[in-house]
Amino acid sequence: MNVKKELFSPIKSKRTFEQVSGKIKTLIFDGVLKPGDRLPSEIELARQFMVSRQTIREALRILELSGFINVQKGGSGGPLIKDTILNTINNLFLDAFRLEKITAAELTFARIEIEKLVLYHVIDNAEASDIQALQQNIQKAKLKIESNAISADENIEFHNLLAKATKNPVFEIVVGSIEAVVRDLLTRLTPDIETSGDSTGYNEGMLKSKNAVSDHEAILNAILNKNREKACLLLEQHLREVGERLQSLMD
Amino acid sequence: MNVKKELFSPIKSKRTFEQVSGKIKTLIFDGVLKPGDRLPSEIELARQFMVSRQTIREALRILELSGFINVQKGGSGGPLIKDTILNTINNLFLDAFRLEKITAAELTFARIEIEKLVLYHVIDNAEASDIQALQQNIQKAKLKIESNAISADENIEFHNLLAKATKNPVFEIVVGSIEAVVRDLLTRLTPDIETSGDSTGYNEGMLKSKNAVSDHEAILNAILNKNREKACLLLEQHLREVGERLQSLMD
DNA sequence: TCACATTTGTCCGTATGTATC
DNA sequence: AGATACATACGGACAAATGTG
Repeated sequence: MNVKKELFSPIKSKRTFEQVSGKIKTLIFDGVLKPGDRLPSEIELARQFMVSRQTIREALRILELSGFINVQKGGSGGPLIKDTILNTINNLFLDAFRLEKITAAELTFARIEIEKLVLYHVIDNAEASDIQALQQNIQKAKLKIESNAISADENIEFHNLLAKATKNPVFEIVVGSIEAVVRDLLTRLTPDIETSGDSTGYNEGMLKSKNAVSDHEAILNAILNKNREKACLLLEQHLREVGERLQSLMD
Repeated sequence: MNVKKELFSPIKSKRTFEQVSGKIKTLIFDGVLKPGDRLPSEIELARQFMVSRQTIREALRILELSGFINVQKGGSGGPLIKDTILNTINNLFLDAFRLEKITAAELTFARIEIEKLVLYHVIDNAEASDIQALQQNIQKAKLKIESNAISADENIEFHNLLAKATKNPVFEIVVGSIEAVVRDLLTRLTPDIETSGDSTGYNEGMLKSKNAVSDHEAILNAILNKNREKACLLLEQHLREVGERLQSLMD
């Protein structure tokens, strides 16, 4: 154990690329760099930071994975500040769920409990715009189903919109992460049946998708009637069915 | 809108470093690479994957930030497979909380609701080992306080242990993320008073720390008595106080 | 439509600091 | 203390992609 390291602060604390990514991150936090802004090219960044291009690239990888920037190739391309980093969190959640070997049952159980909690606060805090967004979501899903398509994205989005209607961003993040896992499991496990444009009748996914939409509609109605108990019951029933589907798919 | 891109899968899917990091990630998911295993050096990886070192380095940056590996310098160093990626998630959560400008009140509110939920399932599902871990946590915190130190880490850990006692890893992840934000806020906002070894009496942090420990003890007792209502009430009161402290520190 | 400039993606070679044996 | 192994960082170069005129 080195005394110098213990008592005195590290002279060269972080690796260069970490300093670079940290600096840029700070600029974003402080609002100096805003979503939509474009960073200078790698070469220009290297010149300004007085480091090599390799170092800049490693810093950009960090920012990219953290969800702060997108990188576009070609003329007038370059690193672009993104508007949200939530999607990135969801991706990491996915990794964690796979690594921690979480079962469908555990996921469903927690999902039910947390979304019931969310539902409570939706009834209290939802604004007109939230209700409208939920209604639009259901309409969009219905349209998809009428045109013989699966409304998987819309069905997931419904739950995210619910969380948003709590008016508490923490719930948004938590639910968003869980929904991302559900979406991932569904898309990975559902066999894609090549029936686009083909009307050879319903398949399993279509039927489930349709049921989900009507479930959502019933839940929304219960919310509008401020009927907590009914809304909770419907939600639990709905999520339980989805959970059973997940379970069966994972066999 | 390019038809080729819409209908058919991408021919050249990903950048090389993404393919490399993806490949290694898969090996970890599949259990071929286990925690504690050491990856070959950058040069060796470059040779085996038949790519350049820069490409390998960018892949390693991704794996490092995703929490899959640690990188050690020096002889017989190299990339080391880590045992958990949860800490990384927490770091990204931190970014999100800062970026989304979440208030102390919103954080506290959600924390109370979610931890109350957790508490419910702790009473149902906690095993003897969980109870023991909670008791040890409290003892450790008491010892720290007796020796005039702040038990900040232990106090945060108490809540993580509660989540663990639900026996549902989803709750663990969710609570762990929230606690990481709380810890970050507390450590960043609390002025470090240089009184190590100095017994010039209590300061604000010490007092709060001590109160927290006795709160935790009371909560644990209520859990042992299977007294749901009391446990919930105590927890809510405790978290509300912490929340007020956060609020006052953020001014 | 087509050539051009810009920018990322990738490779190679080299030098340096640092931790381990 | 010296040798070794490794990550870190630099510079130059070319290919590929993409927007622009």
